[in-house]
Amino acid sequence: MATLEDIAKVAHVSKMTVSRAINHPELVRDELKTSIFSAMHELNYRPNVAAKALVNNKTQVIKFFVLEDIDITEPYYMKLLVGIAEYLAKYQYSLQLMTDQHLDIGASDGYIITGMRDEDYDWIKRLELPVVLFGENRWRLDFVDTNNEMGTQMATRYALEQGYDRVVFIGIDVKEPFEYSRENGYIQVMQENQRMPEIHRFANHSHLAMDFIEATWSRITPNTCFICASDRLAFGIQKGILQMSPEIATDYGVIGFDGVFLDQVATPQLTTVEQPMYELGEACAELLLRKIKDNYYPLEERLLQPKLKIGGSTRKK
Amino acid sequence: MATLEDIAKVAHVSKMTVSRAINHPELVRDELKTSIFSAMHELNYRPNVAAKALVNNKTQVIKFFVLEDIDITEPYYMKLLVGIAEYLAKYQYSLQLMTDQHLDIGASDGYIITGMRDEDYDWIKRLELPVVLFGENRWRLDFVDTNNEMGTQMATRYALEQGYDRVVFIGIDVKEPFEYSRENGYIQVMQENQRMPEIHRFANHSHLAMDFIEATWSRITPNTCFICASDRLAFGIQKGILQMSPEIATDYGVIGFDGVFLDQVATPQLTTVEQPMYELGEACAELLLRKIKDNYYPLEERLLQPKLKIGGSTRKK
DNA sequence: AAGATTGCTGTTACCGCTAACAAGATTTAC
DNA sequence: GTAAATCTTGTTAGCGGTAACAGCAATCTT
Repeated sequence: MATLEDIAKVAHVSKMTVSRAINHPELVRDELKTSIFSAMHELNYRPNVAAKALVNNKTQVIKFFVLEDIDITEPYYMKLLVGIAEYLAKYQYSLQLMTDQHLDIGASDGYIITGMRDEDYDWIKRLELPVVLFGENRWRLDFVDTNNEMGTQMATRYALEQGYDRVVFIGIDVKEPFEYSRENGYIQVMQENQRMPEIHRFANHSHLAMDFIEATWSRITPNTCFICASDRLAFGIQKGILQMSPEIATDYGVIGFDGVFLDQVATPQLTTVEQPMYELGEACAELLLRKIKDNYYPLEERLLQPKLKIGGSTRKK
Repeated sequence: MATLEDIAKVAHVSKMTVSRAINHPELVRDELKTSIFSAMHELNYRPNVAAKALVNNKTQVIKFFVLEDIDITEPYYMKLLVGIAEYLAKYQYSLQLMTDQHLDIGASDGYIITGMRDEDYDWIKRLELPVVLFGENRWRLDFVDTNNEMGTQMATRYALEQGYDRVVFIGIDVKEPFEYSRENGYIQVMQENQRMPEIHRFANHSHLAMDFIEATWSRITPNTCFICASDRLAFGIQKGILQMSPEIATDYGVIGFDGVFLDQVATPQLTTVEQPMYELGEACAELLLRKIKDNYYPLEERLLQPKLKIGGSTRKK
């Protein structure tokens, strides 16, 4: 593998100049830079990450904590992870994935954390390295998330546009900021349109949503659309409705939230608010690397736009 | 952060002796080792991975290639990845996740590859670092996989034990070793029991399996059990049957393969051959690290035992 | 008892890179 | 025209480890 020294010889400069051409190009004459870069290309130079890490007292490693139960959230995080990992790789960072914070062996340059619960705040606030959370939070910690409010706004507006008389929100029964945001988005659009909001909440399990439909079927009038806070709930709602009436696509509507795997498994496929998981991953990584580099941390909250993905669980037109 | 030098001072030896106490303890007097280890404990010593990597001409990075379409396989690989990552972290290795082999920037000490297709053999054989595949293959490359044959044997035996008259195999229409193994397991048990094997194959999409049931329903006698080569197909078979007859649990049976997410989404939950994904991940990592350390590579093929997970898609007793 | 062997520890040099400083050349200031 | 400022490049040292070798005492050979 070519080293700085090798490049230096070919370009007839010292290795320090080569190093500078890479890290502080403004300090090197253009003429030299040209020959240095062509030498680098010729020798297929790849910086030695370990050497760089050693001299900078860094590790070039980022830890990604998944604090939620991985069995339940499996499909959700894979794309996020890919987004994170590919962005990091571009900047010669690699990843350690942790599902249990006590296993915290070895050093890193920063943390990306998802699935944080209230009791995690204690140890997270004590971390001495830059941290980025995936998911809104009430602790004034930097985070990246989907614009949850906008997501349910889009969903609710779409339901109204399709002419559903009654638009009901099926929420997740947790006291988390993301849930409040989703409910808010729904409520806002309902109020803008002088409609009465109607919200029901369940733990995030499809069978609870399904049971709800079956238990209250007599009171569920046709031409109702359910805006759900997750695809999991939407999946249950849809199953319940199909059990009671096969005419879902025309008489009823179901809109989910997430757009990760489950929406495609459903038949018909769910109309859903799709989170840009890959881009969210990239954004987490980008924000974290910036915090590491700048060593100065104004609070940053980044919200990415979701996309309404039309499936067969709502009527067309 | 404490360094070897710090330990050395406290233990009144040279840093070389400390290094030896860690890496070649047989060359150091017990007496010194005791004081060195207690100094290490006292100062909470953690080796500097970058320094070690630099001097050993290693990177302490492993690349994990997912060559299949991540959208489709999302839930499947998450647990595998966790298994890999946590094992690697224990030995101070970190991970780079690649979903596109052309993005191959930066060095590593070895590769774990999954979803390899025939056309990938070309570049994989040219890799100069140790490689472990996840998944059986015909190329004499080291691999780790579930014991696929045993999996369908278990499933087929269970179906016969439950008294199903007719046991049909629904395969994936690909010419891959894992599929042959799964079909073989089924065929073997059928022959042991003097039954005629019956195999149908489809691309791995649930709706194809569902369509098959609907199209051939008149020829599908009650008391039939379907052994499927994936949960995806099993999911489709189940949906098809439910559409035709609500009595699946007593008249029909469906057994899937994978046990990753989809089996739990189905209603009733699928009986399935569960792959030990976490352990498979650990095994991939363990095998690869061993190959890196030993620098000598006898072909190794490691098969882990699957587990039959009983759900509601087969009858009890 | 002298030389050879063994067992254990220390010294040196180096892995590839970069910050800090040194130093020469050129431009600017007055 | 000379001193100071600026621009550009090179030299040195060191990040935290480890291999290779040197050195010395204790033990073994014959």
